[in-house]
Amino acid sequence: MVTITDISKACGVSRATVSKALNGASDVSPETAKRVRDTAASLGYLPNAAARALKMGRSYNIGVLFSDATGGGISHEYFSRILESVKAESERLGYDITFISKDLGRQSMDYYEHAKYRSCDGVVIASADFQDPAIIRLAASEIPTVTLDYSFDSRTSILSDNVRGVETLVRFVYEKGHRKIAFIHGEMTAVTQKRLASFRKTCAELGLSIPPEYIRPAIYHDPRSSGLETRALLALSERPTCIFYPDDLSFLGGLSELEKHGLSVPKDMSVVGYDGIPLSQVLRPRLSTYRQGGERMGKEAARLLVEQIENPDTWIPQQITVEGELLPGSTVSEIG
Amino acid sequence: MVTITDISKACGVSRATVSKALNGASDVSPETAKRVRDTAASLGYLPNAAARALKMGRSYNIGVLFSDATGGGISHEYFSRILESVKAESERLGYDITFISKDLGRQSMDYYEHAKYRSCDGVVIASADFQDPAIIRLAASEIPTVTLDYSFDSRTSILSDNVRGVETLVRFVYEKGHRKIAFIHGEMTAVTQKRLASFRKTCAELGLSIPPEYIRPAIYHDPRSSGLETRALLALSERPTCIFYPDDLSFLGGLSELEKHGLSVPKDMSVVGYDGIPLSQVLRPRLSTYRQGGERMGKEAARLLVEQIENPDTWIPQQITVEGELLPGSTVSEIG
DNA sequence: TTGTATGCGTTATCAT
DNA sequence: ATGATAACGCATACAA
Repeated sequence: MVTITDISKACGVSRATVSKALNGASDVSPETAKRVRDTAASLGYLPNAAARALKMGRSYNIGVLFSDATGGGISHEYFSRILESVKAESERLGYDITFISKDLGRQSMDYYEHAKYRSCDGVVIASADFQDPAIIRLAASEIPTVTLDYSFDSRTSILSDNVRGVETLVRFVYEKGHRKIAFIHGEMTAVTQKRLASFRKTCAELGLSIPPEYIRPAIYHDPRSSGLETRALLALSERPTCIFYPDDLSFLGGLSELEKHGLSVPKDMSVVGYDGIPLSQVLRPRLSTYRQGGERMGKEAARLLVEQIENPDTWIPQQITVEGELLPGSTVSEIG
Repeated sequence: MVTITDISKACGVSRATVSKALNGASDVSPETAKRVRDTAASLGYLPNAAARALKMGRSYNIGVLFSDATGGGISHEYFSRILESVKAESERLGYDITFISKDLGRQSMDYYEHAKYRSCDGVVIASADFQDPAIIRLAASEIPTVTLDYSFDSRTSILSDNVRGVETLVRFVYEKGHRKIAFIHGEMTAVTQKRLASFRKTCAELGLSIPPEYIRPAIYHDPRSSGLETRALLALSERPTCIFYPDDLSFLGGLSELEKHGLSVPKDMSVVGYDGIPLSQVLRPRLSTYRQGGERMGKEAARLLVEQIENPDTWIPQQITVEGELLPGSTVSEIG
């Protein structure tokens, strides 16, 4: 490994001068600076991140927390999209990314400890169970954080506009003539509560009274459970004309159940999804859904986190809401 | 930040002793060891990974390289599954994961330099363009590596059994009576070459002669391109009875094209996919496909990499092939 | 403009 | 069994 000491010897200057030259300090002559840089390059010098972190108390390393509370964090389209864009933006800003988890090896650390152990300059928290004391501890710590889809008091967060998303979808199907709308939702997370509240509120605003049995709990990304709820809806004496699914993937579970009953989409039953994953637009008919702005969310998360890291004292926590967009698709029919 | 110095003061022993006690050295009395450990715990001590890495020349950090050659590395099911299991296994073994990329900030590093800069103890290379000189440099370096789905000479690799996978599928459809089999493949990577060769070989073994126009190039994970090739196949005077798609997602592009022609699957056309992503088994009809052993591949990759890291001199490079499994589904019909 | 000295937190060597 | 000391690679305050 070639170090600044090697360069200093090769150049006949002190290590301090080499360090300065390499970091573009002003108090070093242009000639020596160039000479140092050239020999550094020719020697194949690489700074040592560990040494730098130790000395400066800054690691240029961002922790990413994708807990698998809801099962298989990364592998869900929405989260992998976010991860991808957090990664891209962080790298653009000169930061590396490290996964933060509990239990590293036989050590049992919580998230905060793990982040400290790796001297993460900040952490992006996504896909987490925000009731988990370990998450709360991290978010309440001195480590800069940005949370996705949940906002802790006085902390920075990036929120997908769930309220607007559901409202948009409800109004969309309403305008197509639907009045009997069923809502299958995922586990009761903060996100789910917002979506459900928005559903109820928008329906109320539109003068729709939704019978309680139209609102049904299922599990995100689990086609089976949404299939079962679909079956239950079809068994009602008064069937809905349109079904909201917790997400695009769950819709597929509903679809196969509908087909079993000989119902075709959207002729006999209208449906909408949520997320707008690429798959949804490849299906025929194209799924009517709401595309969350995952890329923008990830990018903003990284941007704000770095800003917070680099300006700790002037930083003002903010909540940014990223709007998505309606993908009209063709799984909602015009009726009555 | 609480350091071993703090502990040494609180305990009235030297820093050296604290270090030994914490690392379970044998030359420290059980009593002191316990006392040190207890005060460490009560003070909330955490080791500093950077200092440790600097001193020991080991970072307990594994680099993961998901270059986006084919576009959006992580976000493809197959790769996110692998990533997830690499992550899980690495953490189990006490290693953290850091993404390796080119161009960190305004610095322009290649992969090797990036890995060095972060003192990665080893690197898992996946989803990469293995012709890229930067990849080749990394794989040829002194840094322990494990590649996925490609094997460099004298290096360790984990291979999905593409040959067997395609052969299994061909024999599967053959036994259902199909003789006119078309093969739409992805970009000409090493993986694709293996699959294509296996297709040709198996067909030959079965005495099938496949006309050249049955073999068509498309793009992985791009339903559109597979849709176009499907259209081309349907335009042939002698249509195939079964179409192989590059992957499960691409099949959807074919499906919509088939539906446009009023053909239904599998009644009028049989199809098979590749990958066995969860989606494929949720669709109706269930897609006939071959499920690659992504989880096992990721787990093995992490395991072998760590083994190699921890036994550098006794290490013998190995190529492990992970078999997948046929998911019969119901998109291949019995014919004549 | 350049160099000297010091310390970041840890582990390893060698005395005691 | 314990401790003093040095060293890992780097950046900085300060002296020259």
